[in-house]
Amino acid sequence: MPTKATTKKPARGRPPASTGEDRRALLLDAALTLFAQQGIAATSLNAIAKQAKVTPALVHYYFGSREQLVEIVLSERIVPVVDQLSQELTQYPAAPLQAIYALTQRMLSAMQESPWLPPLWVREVLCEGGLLRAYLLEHIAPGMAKKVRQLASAAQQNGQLNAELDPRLLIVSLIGLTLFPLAAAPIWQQLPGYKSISTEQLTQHMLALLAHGIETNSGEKKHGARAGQIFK
Amino acid sequence: MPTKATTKKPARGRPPASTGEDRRALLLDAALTLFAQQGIAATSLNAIAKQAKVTPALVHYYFGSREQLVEIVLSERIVPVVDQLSQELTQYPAAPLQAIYALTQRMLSAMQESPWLPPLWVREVLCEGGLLRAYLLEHIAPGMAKKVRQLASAAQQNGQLNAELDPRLLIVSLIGLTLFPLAAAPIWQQLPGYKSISTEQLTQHMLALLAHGIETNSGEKKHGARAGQIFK
DNA sequence: CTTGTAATTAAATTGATAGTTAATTAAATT
DNA sequence: AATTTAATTAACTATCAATTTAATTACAAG
Repeated sequence: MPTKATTKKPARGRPPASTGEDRRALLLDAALTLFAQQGIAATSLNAIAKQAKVTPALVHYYFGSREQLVEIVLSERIVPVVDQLSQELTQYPAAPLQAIYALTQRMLSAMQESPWLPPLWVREVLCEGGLLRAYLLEHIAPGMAKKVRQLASAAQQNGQLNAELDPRLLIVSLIGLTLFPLAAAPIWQQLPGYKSISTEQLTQHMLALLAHGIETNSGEKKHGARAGQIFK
Repeated sequence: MPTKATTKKPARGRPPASTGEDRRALLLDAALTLFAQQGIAATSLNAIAKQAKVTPALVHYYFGSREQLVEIVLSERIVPVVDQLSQELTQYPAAPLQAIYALTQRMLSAMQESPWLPPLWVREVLCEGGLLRAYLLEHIAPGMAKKVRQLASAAQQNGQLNAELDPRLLIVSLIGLTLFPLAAAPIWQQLPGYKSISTEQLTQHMLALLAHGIETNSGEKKHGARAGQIFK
């Protein structure tokens, strides 16, 4: 009787050749998902195995060690996406203002394609001790910052860009208006009435804010509130 | 001879009465510092003890258990600050636009007074699994979101506020322009030329962006770039 | 049909670390 | 001098993670 239990236990040895996907890729998927969810350091082989519905031994069998697994996820999955994104983001010359809008839009849409990126970025770049901070600071950030700063300075001299802005801080603002809202989406989506907000709406809102700020763009500045030292 | 070694080993029992500060408070300080640095979950009693230059046993002696220590740091240190801040942030009625500027400024200055807040917020609210997300989502966020949303809606009907903005998303933008840049400061300060940026400069930049956006506020919209669907 | 190889699990091993407890010692208080 | 209080060192225990080994099964090549 107990010889042919077709339903229960997942069979001990090599499984019948059917597994559609590449097993290795599946494991990397599982790892990446958990890395984004819990952070790299806090994700054990056991957890990855469980996520992939596999034993820890198998994960080890495939990658040799946890360390190597991490390296492979980084080099095969994360770095390519980040690199490509940063490359796209720095190749919009054109007119400065358009370049800034394009960068913002591209940023938002890229995150939609790789939903794991915002949380991972928060954990591994924004958080102290994150494993990607050094990489970003060495390979990505300086170029982007410089590019945006130059665009901004140029536009300010043209008189096209709000002269009160600090060209250096513009890149920080841009990330605060794109990457950050997406990383925070799981939070604000839980607020009453926020569930229905689409990425298009988000994009429109952020672009509108970026372009003209919150104040109504009336030519004459009458009694309109002036941003500045209001409270001591 | 071995009876009175005045130099070496750190003496077994109670040390000479010299400890200036309240020992308990010192331990809480150490804990809070590490919580902000590494996250609550990743901070062991051992680490806290080491940070406070004390043995793990002592920490346990004071607080009974790790769990209780965490609770006490939360209730005695973190929650009061967060609560007070949120209270201050929701009590600016006045004119809508001014209220928004005031809120922004207050936010930035409050973070300066409690530098541990931005990193802690990132770890424990923004990151999935953070221990403060639930608290925030229950006690702080709904009120603030509602308040800002109402301000925004009112101002839009007055014609004072940029009509293209989504009143719901304004609070998200505000946090992205205040809390986020401060949390990211350790990163961008490492970029060449960024070290010297003061919080005043940061505040001015963000307020300027918030008020009028990046485009020069020329009454007539001539060839100026229009924010919108530029790239497919 | 046999044999070897690849993929997989179960179980054992090892190592670290964490939280906690116990015993001990010195100062402070009475 | 006796007792209480504060602090330390050291040891205990549990957990858990990474790895290793052995056993099991499927498939492929000869």
